[in-house]
Amino acid sequence: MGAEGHADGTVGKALDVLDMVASHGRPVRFSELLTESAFPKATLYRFLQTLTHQGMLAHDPDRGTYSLGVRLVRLAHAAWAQSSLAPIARPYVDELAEKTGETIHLAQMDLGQVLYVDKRNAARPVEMFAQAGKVGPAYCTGVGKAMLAYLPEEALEAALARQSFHRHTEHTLDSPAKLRTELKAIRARGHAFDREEHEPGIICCAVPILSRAGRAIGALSVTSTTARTTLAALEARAGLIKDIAARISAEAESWRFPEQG
Amino acid sequence: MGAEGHADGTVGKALDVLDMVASHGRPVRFSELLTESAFPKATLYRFLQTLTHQGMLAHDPDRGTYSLGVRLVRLAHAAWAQSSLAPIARPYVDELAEKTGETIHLAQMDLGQVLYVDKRNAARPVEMFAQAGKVGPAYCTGVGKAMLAYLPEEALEAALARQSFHRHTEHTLDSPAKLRTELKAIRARGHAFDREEHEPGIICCAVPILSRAGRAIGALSVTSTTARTTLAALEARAGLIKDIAARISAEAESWRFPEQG
DNA sequence: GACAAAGTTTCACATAATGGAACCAAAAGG
DNA sequence: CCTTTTGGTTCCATTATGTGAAACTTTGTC
Repeated sequence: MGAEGHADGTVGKALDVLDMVASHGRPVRFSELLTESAFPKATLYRFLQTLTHQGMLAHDPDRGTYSLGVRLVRLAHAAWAQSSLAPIARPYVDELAEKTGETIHLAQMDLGQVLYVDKRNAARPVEMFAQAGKVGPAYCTGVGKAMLAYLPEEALEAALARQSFHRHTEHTLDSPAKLRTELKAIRARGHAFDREEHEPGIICCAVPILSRAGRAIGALSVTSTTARTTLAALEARAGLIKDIAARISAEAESWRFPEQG
Repeated sequence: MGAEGHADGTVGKALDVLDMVASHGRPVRFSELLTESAFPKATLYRFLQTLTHQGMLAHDPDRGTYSLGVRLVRLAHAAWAQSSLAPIARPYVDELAEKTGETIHLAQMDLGQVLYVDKRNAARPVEMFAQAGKVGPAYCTGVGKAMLAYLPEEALEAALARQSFHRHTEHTLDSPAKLRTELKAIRARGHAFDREEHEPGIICCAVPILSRAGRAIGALSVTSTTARTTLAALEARAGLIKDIAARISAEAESWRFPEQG
């Protein structure tokens, strides 16, 4: 029975339908949606009509399928532009990618989760958005820990409460206590590691992007594999990453708060 | 009043609120939204609450501002990957840009408006996303007319009703009648022109990207200025543009519907 | 031509949205 | 320190809106 949870209000239900379509990753038939949703026929039908009429979904009358609509694409651009760090940081991220030749992640914190807002892949030189936009856990990723380390106590508390502490690998820090110890170490040295805590073989070195007030407004990381490099070699890059992060920070500060003394 | 139009249903209204927040491009205060929306205080407030609770918006309690939320970013990401021509068309657009050396636009139709999903600028070689995402009128742009020309009658009707027919320049087609005549000519020759109809000095040649069923799923255009070239010279490129458009179409078709006979 | 499956419309009913007004908190101003 | 204003949140009677079983219309199948 509805593993989901709280779907209160008409708007909430409509958004659930949207999510359902999105989760398929391809055009879906009405009947497919009907079988997997708890909504009665007519209700589901009306939601699909409304969402289509609103441009959030697109209906292909020939094939009788629904897919995500252009209005969402437009919102995608707005969201991208508004997640402020990405457009500002772009040239700096490019620079870091070029200098290291490794995979770069730019992330922001949202409700205890990590939101990747930009990415440069080592293999495929310029790919984007298709990669960005993903969300991930904070407690077991480099960027996540880097940002958690600079959260004010109250916000940290809230964020920790939202972590699953699922043990992805044998190195995963699987309790708030262990994580807090690690966060202290991160603050001491100014950068965070991912020691195969999320995926085996994947390591990274991450640095927070701090506002003037000392809050983490994002994080930047260089990722690689144990097959190709070592944690020590990645740490050698920490200075460079911090430098780039500082420049992004300065740029962001002047952009977001042009008027100040 | 309310220049907008038909905002039917609760869901539609909520989405309008979403759009409103998105359109600001920065975190917005409740009161700002209140002044520019027609909704009464309590109603607007409830929508904001709902959308925030649903993760479509994020509320910053310190500053008391609303911005786009993670769920939206996730949906937007999916929409970009699934429903936008941009990722599929990218290599072909690159090719066209290189071969022509002119500004290229890739657009899709969004409720009677043109949504630019990718762009290559003649001057600055690789700029993107920041530029893309803009919306423009359909009745006075090359890509817009190219797509309108291949809309089924019913959809065309709806789209025409949404055009302002504002006379941007002396060449603007400023009535549905004139536009319909033009659309017929476009269908006859397979490509559309922008004869300085939107901005003086700006001309373009645009081609629709058609699905197998003959529907316009997007449009592709080469833009230049009267200072640098002529309409005739642009038309000489029509064959090339059509070729590229056909290849994008084929790619899109096979991508969206992998299983078919 | 009969049968089934998928999709669309209807309509009596109840839930859920509505918005004016009251309320609260925190600045501004005297 | 007390008043006023501005910005934000909660109440609650009213009614518009959403609801979903069932009937109906395609469209496809044997």
